[in-house]
Amino acid sequence: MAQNNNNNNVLELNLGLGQSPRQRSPAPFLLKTYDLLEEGEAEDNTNCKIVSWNSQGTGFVVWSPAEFSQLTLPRYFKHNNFSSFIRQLNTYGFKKISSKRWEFEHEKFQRGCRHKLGEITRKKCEPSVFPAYLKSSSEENATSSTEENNHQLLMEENKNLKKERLELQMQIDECKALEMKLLACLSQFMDTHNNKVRRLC
Amino acid sequence: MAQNNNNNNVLELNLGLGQSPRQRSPAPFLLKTYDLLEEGEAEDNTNCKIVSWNSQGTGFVVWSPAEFSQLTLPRYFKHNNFSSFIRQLNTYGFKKISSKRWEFEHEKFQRGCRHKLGEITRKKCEPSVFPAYLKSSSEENATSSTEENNHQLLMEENKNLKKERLELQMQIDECKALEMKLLACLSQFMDTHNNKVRRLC
DNA sequence: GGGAATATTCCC
DNA sequence: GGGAATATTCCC
Repeated sequence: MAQNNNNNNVLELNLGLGQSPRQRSPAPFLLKTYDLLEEGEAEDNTNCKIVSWNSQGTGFVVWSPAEFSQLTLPRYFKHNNFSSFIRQLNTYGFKKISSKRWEFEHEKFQRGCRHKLGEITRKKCEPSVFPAYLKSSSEENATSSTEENNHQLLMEENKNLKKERLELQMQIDECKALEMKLLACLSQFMDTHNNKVRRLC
Repeated sequence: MAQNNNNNNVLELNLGLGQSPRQRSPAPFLLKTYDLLEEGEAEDNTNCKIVSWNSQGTGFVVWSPAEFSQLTLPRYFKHNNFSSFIRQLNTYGFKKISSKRWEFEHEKFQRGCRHKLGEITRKKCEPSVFPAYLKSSSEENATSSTEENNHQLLMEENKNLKKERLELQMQIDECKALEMKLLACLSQFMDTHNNKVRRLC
C-alpha cells in the first residue's frame, strides 16, 4: 500500500500530473491548523510547547489542551473550545493515534506539505438523495402520506438525483482526462526508451 | 415528557400546521437580537442611537450599521459582519420594511414579547415538520386532474435516474481500475527500461 | 434574498 | 466519533 503510494508520487512528478488527486483550494480549517503548527514551531520553543508537529512530522500533538484552547484557538478560530476543534478534525478525517496524549494524524496532513491540504475533503454524510425528513418518523408519514406529498417528495428526490448525476459525470470526465495523459505519457516513454536502446545497440 | 411530545405531534397533525403556536426554546440568534435591543434601549444617550425598537415596538431599526457592526455585533455574535446579521434575519423570516433605512419586522418579534420568540422558526424546515410547500398545497385543493399522469412520469424518471446513477458509478469504478493498471504498467515499464539500459551500458 | 459550503455547537 | 441543528461565510 505504501509502495503504491510511492509509485504514484514518482509518476505524478514525472508526468507533471500534480493535480491528479483533485486539488481544490484547501478548507480554511486545514490552512489555519497547518499555519498554527508552523507558527508554534517558529516560536522560541524553550521547554513547554503548547502544540507542535510530532517528531516525524506525520502528525501533530496538542501538548497542553488548556493553553491551546485559551491562547491558540481564538487567534485562528471563532471560538476557544477544544471539543469544537476536535469535531473539525474528525470531520476532515483525522485520527487520534495515541490514547495517552492528544496526537492526531491525517495521511495528507504532514509537515512541509502545505500543498497537499487541497486533497483533504470533508467527510460527507451518506450520498442518499432521499430527503432527510423521510427517514425520521414513519408514523407521521403514514397518517399524512397523500398523493400530493409523495409527488413533492418524488420531485425533490429527482432533483437530487439529477444533481448527483452531474457530479458523477464530472468525476468521469476527470478520470478520462487523466487516462489520456497517462496513455500519452506511456507512449512517449516507449518511444524514448526504444531510441535509447537502439542507440546503445 | 414523551407524552407531551406525542400530544404535540398529534395536535399539529389534526389542526394543520401553524395554527397552534408550538413553544420551543427560542433560537440563540433571536434571544441575542432581542436582548441587544433591550440593552440599547437602556443606554443613556438618547440622541445618537445605534439600534433601537421602532416607535411602535413592532420592529427595530439599525440607525448606524457601521457602529452596529463594529461595536454591537461582536458583543453578541462571533463576527462583526452586517451582512451575516442580515442573512440570519432573512433565515428567520424578518422583512425589511423600509427602503430608506435598515428597519426590520417579524410578526412574532415585538417589544415586550420576549416570550413569543419561541414561535419563530428558521425558514428551512426541520425533519419533524412538513415543508412549507406541503402546507400550502393542502389548502389549495383544486388541481389534481393532470396530477396523476404527472406522478407516473415522475416515478418513471426517478427509476431511470437511479439506474443511470448505478451505471455511472460502474463507469467510475472501471476508470479507476484502468488508472491503476496504467500506473502499474508505467512503473513496471520504467523499471524494465532502467535495467535494460544498465545492462547495455 | 437565498442556496449552499463550511464552522461551531449541542447532544447521543 | 459522529449526526444534526444553528451560525457564519461565500456567492449568485
